Amino acid sequence: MENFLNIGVSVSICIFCYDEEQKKVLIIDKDNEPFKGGKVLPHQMLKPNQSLEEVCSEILENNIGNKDIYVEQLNAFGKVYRHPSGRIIDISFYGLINLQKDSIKLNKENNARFEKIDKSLDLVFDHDDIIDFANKRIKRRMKYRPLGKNLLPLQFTMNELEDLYSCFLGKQFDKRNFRRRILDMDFLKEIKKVQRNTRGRKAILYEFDPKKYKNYSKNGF
Amino acid sequence: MENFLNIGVSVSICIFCYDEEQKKVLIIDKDNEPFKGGKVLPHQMLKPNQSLEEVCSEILENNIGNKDIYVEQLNAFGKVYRHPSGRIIDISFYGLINLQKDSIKLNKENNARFEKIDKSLDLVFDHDDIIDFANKRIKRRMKYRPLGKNLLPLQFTMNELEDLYSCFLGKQFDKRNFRRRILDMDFLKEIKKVQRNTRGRKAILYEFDPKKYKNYSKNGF
DNA sequence: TATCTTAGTGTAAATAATACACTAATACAA
DNA sequence: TTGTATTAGTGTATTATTTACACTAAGATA
Repeated sequence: MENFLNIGVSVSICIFCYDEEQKKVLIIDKDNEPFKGGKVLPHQMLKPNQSLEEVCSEILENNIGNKDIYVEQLNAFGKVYRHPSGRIIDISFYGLINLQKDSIKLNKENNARFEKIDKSLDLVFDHDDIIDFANKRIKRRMKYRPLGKNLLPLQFTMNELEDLYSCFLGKQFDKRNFRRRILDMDFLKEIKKVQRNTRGRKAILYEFDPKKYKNYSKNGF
Repeated sequence: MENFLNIGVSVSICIFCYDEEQKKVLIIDKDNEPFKGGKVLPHQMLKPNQSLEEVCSEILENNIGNKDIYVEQLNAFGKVYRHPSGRIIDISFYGLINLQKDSIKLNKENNARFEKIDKSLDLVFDHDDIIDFANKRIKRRMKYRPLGKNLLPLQFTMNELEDLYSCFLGKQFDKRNFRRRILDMDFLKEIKKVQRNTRGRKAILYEFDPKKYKNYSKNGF
């Protein structure tokens, strides 16, 4: 009789933010063997009485000091030798945050930090694969669901939204066409205020319309 | 110190086929507790030295007598009490088969059979959720990748392909527009032969162009 | 050879996507 | 105060894609 229980389950999260006009992901330094000192995604072993949601909350709390971040499951990574110390299946998630809105306290113990992902990050385990997977998923998702609520401040300009889309999809948009398309999708509301502390003409500020955003986010366009 | 190993991992597969102009999924009867006699998806515990692909092959071999079926991962289902006998995380997959081409030998021991899924199947565990998830995934996937190679015989008519799409997407197509769109996508090749043993005008037979199909299947349209 | 059955075809209209360049508002410096 | 630099905002024509729609063609059989 095999011992089916000789397998561990870990959960890892790609936490993305949009900062300095760049897509960044939360990386920590590993403080124990194996791969001590290596760069990894925040992750943690699942406890037998813990739901996947609960371990995600714990990971978020431990690394960014805020557990109330919406995450979505990506994929189970299960190569037999992906973890050198034994058989560990990793179930990966991704989440999107805004550094201001979400009151983030980065864990200093493990040097939690956001790194931009335009280069090869060289994480240990198969965590580079997980980030690839997450990036592809987000790109595809952006095409039929709205994006930005979790990444941008409450109020933002159309140009900021366009920059975010450019950055996440890795391509340029035509200003006029972008605006038209976004406004046609009808998940923004124009508020009367206007941007401050900038040079040049002041931009109109927008917010996401919570109901419409939520609906499109769930059911797609 | 928690015992992180007190968790089991199972793998389950939604094996779909297209038979009698209907979408069907492989169901088996459970022959042991818990839920003895209940209807379930084929599934199996993952062994510590076994990859996810290997356990999928085993499940396929054990239930349809053919392990060489392409499967794709769906999702990890991990509610704490989803399995009454302990903590089991289920990693689900789906696969598509053709009853003729793939030389299927259904396991009689567990009453393996294909059931159509237009009604509520009432599976035990959370296997109804898994089928829902699989259906949604396939519907979405069909919009940007070709479908049919695994489900149809080698040679088929345009009407058969249209019926398959209608069935899997749950909507009717306009004949002319469907043909044009499919042919524009350019993954079919017209062969000189013509359908036999039918009333009315004989239909042109098509095959999938293996290279093009594979390419679109991987990279989308 | 008439009739039944299923396969196959083209075009016009509507909608969506793209390409493209100037004017408007404000801050700041001269 | 006026000029200049900076960023925001706008409209239209063209092209491509999607949709709607109804008859003819081929073969089988009575």
